[in-house]
Amino acid sequence: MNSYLIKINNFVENLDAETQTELAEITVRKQFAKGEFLLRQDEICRQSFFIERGIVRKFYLTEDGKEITTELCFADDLAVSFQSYTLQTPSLEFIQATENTEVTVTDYTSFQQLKTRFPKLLELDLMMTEYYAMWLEERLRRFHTLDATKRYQKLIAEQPHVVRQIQLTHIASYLGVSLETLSRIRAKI
Amino acid sequence: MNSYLIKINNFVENLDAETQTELAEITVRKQFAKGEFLLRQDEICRQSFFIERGIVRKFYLTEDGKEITTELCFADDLAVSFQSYTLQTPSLEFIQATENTEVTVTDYTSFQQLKTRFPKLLELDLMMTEYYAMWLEERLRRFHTLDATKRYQKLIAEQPHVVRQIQLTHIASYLGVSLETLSRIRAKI
DNA sequence: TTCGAAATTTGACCTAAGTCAAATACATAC
DNA sequence: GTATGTATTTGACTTAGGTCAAATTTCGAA
Repeated sequence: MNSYLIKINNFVENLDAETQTELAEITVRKQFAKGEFLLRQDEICRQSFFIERGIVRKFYLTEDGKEITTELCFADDLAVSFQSYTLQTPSLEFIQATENTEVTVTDYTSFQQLKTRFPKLLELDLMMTEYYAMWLEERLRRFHTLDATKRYQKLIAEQPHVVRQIQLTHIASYLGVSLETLSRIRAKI
Repeated sequence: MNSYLIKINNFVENLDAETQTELAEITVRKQFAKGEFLLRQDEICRQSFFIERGIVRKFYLTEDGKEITTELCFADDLAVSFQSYTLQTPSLEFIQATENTEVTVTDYTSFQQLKTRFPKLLELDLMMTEYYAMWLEERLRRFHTLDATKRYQKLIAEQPHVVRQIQLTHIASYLGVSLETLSRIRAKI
């Protein structure tokens, strides 16, 4: 499934010049300092953020104010509040830079319009959405088949940088365990 | 988010005649008796199944042979093993009719080809994939924010027919609880 | 309609992970 | 370097939900 990302990258690189030019025209570089929000709850996600450098975290708040991290995005990842972006409705999630971060911002409306003129972009959008859906399926499967320890082990095996660069609190909520339990898992291994 | 389904239906109904005709040509009606498999693990999902009548269940097996139900599909739902369909790789999931079921089968390859000729179908594919991704997000969120009782209550509130038509074992694994716990939840309410 | 198998419920007990509270360890600013 | 706030660890205890086993209930086929 990860090879699908490679396919997507190839696809982007092989876009014809005109499409690439037009695409470049609706994007803009932007910086976010550590701690800054790219998007807050209740705002509409009117842009997508392609991470060039840095780290970004998606999370939402439970009724009792606990933060649940839904995704950790690094260089080359695309960060959006998916439901908010797709439906153009208020976001349930926050998107926050956990490091100084540089992103390429693409405007939702401009991209929608561009897709009508360049079906290749429609295809691209589909591929990215497919990738996200498969990623979600995998995440769901892990919650059902792995206990807390194994989820953590898989994470460090696949993304060792996460553990080095992300706060334990955020890793814990990303893995669906309490901070204390995660700490004990680490002590044990 | 549910209104998105309505949008998708409208979209299909408003497809131009040619697209509709061509689409009809690559589909075929099929019946499955209760208990029959539309797809088995390790097979490649080379068709999508639009449920006309009946019920279909997607599930996979854990290491220790336990069934995990991932989705319950009723009339007007589309059933595919998403990862297998998208990547055309062996499926991790089974798709099984839990009632006598009638489906409209669409061939993967034919649909891929049709999409290149009719960008409207590309758009349709995108919308359906977006819907599925949002559905997965919602499912994931519920596991993180609701306890077993509340997940069950939400299910009966939203899809009361599920409880009437689906075996408790399947509902339990769909909700991520043991059969016994679900039975106790029902006794309690 | 009755038998046997499958589905569901109930009971007793167990365990992974959560909660609350306190103790360290780590940063960062001064 | 030292203070102060933040992150992490450790300890004691609780709990939601799991497991295993047995008792019912339901249902389909003969």
